[in-house]
Amino acid sequence: MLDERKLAVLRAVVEDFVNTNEPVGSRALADRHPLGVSPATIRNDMVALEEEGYITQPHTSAGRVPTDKGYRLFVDRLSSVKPLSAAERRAIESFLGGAVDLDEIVARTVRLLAQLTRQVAIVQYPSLTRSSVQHVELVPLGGHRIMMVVITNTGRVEQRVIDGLGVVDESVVEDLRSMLNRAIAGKHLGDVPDAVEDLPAQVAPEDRSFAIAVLSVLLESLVERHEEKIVLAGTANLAAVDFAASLRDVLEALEENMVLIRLLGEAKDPSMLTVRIGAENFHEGLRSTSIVSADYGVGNQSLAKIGVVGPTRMDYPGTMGAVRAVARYVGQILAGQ
Amino acid sequence: MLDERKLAVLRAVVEDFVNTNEPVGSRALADRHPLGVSPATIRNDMVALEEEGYITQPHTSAGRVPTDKGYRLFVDRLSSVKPLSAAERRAIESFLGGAVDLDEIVARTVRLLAQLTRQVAIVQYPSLTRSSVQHVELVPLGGHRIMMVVITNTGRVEQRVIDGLGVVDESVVEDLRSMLNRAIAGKHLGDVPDAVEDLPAQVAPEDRSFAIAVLSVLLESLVERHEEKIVLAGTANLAAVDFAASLRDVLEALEENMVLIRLLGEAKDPSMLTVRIGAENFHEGLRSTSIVSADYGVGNQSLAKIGVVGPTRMDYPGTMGAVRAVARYVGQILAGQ
DNA sequence: CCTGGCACTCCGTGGTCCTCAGTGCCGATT
DNA sequence: AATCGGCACTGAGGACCACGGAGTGCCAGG
Repeated sequence: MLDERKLAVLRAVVEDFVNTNEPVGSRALADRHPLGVSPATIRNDMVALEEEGYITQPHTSAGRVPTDKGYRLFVDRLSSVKPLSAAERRAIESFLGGAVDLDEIVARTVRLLAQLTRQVAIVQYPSLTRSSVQHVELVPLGGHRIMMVVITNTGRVEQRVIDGLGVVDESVVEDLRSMLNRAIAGKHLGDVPDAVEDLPAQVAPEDRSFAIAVLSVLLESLVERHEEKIVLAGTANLAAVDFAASLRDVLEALEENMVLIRLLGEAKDPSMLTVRIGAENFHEGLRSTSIVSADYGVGNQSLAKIGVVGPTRMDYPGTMGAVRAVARYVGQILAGQ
Repeated sequence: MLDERKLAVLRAVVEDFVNTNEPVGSRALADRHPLGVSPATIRNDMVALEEEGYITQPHTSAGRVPTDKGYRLFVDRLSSVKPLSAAERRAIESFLGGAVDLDEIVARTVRLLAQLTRQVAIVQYPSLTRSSVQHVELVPLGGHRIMMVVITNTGRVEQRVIDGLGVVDESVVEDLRSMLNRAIAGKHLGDVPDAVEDLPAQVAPEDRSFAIAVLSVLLESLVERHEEKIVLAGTANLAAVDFAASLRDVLEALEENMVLIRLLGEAKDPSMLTVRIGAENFHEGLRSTSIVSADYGVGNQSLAKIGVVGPTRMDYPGTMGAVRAVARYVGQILAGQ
C-alpha cells in the first residue's frame, strides 16, 4: 500500500512540519526535498497517506500535518536516533562531572537535559528497591527519639525519626545496630523484609518491643514512596510552543507527579528508548505532547527513568539522541560514585 | 492632597480591578461601592489620583487601572490582612499534620500554599546556618570511602561521601566521631568552624591528615549551598493569568533559583509579611508580578522564607493572610518535630 | 504512471464602519 | 467650594467585506 516514495513523502512532511510549524504543501515539498517527482505526483501520494490516516488537513486547501499515527510511523521506521555532537558530549561530561552528591547529580542532569532538548526534562530518583543496603545507622537523638539513617549503594540516604519509644539504653541501640547491619548490609532492598524477619527473636525479651518498633519503621521507609520522587526543569520552554490543549492543562499534568511516574514507568523495554506520542499517553492534558524516555542505571541494572516532554511536533531524532546520551552518562557517573 | 474619599476611590479601583481584570470606570465604581457621590465626582477624584501616579489609563476613554504605586499604597494603608476561615485552618492542620520528615513537610507546605492562594508558591528549606548540630555520624563504606552524615535540630540531614583517603582503621574513625560530637553537638552551625579548629592537634600525628580531610569536608558542607534549596508548586496557576511580560519570561525567572532566593531573602523585617510589587522586584521577567513572603521558624528564630508569586493584580489581603497562616503553622510543625 | 494546467476552496489580512464604554469639561445647583 | 447632570469627544473592539494567495482535486495528454 505504501511504497518507498510515499514513505519518503511522509518523512519529508514530518521534517518540514517540525521545522516550520506550518502545514506543508506539495510545492514546498517538491522544492525542499529531492523526491524527483512533481508536486502533482506528491499530491496523489498525499491523498493516499491521508486515506491511511498518517497525515491530515487542518482545513480544505491547506497543507498537510502529520497525525499521531504519522509520527509513530516516522519514529518507528523513518528516522534514526541522532548522535550528539562532540561539543555536546564534552558539555555533558563537564556539566555532570562536578556534582558532589546524589541530589546534585539529579539536579544537574535535569537541567542539562532541558537545555539540550529545549523542552521539559524529567528525572526520576534512583529506585531504592533495586539497590542494596550499604549501611544502617541508629542515632539516639536524646529524649525518647532515635534517628534511623539507611544508606544505599547508589548513594541515596533515607532518614526517619522514630518517636514514642520508651527509654532505651544506648548499648541496646548499639547492639541492634550491629545486628541489623550484619543481617542486611549488602542485601537488595527487596530481600530486607525476609532478612530481618527473625531478628526480634534474637533480642532480649525486655527490648523486643523496641526492636519491633525500629524494624517496622525500617520496612515502612523502604517500601514507601521512593519512586515517587522526581524533578522537573525547563517548563519555561513550554511557553514557546502553542498547544492544541491549553498550556494550563499541560502544566497541571506536569505537576501531578503520579501521572509522570506512570508515564515514565510504562516503558516497554528496559534500556531502550521509549516514545509515547499524543493520545498514546492516555492523559487528557498531554494529548498534544510526546514523551521520550529512557532507563538509566549502573551496568545493566536499571535504576530509574529520565525523559523529556514536548509537543508532538518535536524533533524526535535529536531528542532521542539527547535522552539516550544523558541516560548513559548519568549511569556512568552513578557507577563511579 | 489625597482626602479620605480619594483613598476610598483608590481602594475601590484596586478591589474591582482585581475582581474583574478590566479597567474600571467611574460609573461602575459608583454602582458597586457606597461612595455616596456621583460618577462625575469620582471622575474628578480619578484625575487627581492619576496625576499623583496611583492609577493610569491603558488608553484614552478606557477605565483606570492601578499602578505599582497604587498597589503599594493599597497594601500599606488601605487594606488589612484577611484571616483564614475556620475551614481553611482545619485544612492546613490536617494537611500538614501527616508529614513524616522534613522533605515531606516542605513538599506539603508548598502544595498547600499554592492551593490556598491559587498562585505559585515557594518554600525555602530551613537554613542550616541558624540551626545547631544534633549529631555527626561517620560511616565507613568499605574501600577508602567514608560517609559523613550531619543531623541538625531542624530535622535536616546533610550527607557527604569522603573519598580518596588512605586506609584508616575503624577505631580511628570511631575516635574521631566521638571527638567530633563532643566538640560540636548542640553548637550552632556558625560556631562549628571555631569549635573544630584545634581538633587536628588532638589526634595522633599519623591520623592527622585523615582528620583534616574529614574536617574540611564537614566545614565545606556546612557553608555551601544550603539556603539554595527551594521548592515550587502551582506553576499551572500562572497559565490562567495573562501577563504584560510574556509567560515565558516569568517561568524562566521562576526556574532561576538564585533569583528567587534573593527575592525571598530581601525581606526587611523578620517575622513580618513582605510584599514586593512589580518593578520593586528589580527583575525583568517579574515586572508584572508581585511577591508576598514571610519568615518561618521555631520560636522567634527565623529559619527560612516562604512566599507566593502572582500577578501584581492579585488579592493582596487574602494572599497575605494565607502566607502568614501557613508560615505560622509550619513553624509549629517544625517545633513539634 | 507521471505531469502540467485549471478551476475551486478557504484562510488570513487589511480596510471601513459602527457601537459603546468611558472620559473631560462646562455650567448649574446646593 | 464642592458636587452634579449633561454633552461632545475619543479610541478599542467587533462585524462585515473584499481580495490575494497557497494549496487542493481532477482531468487530459505524454
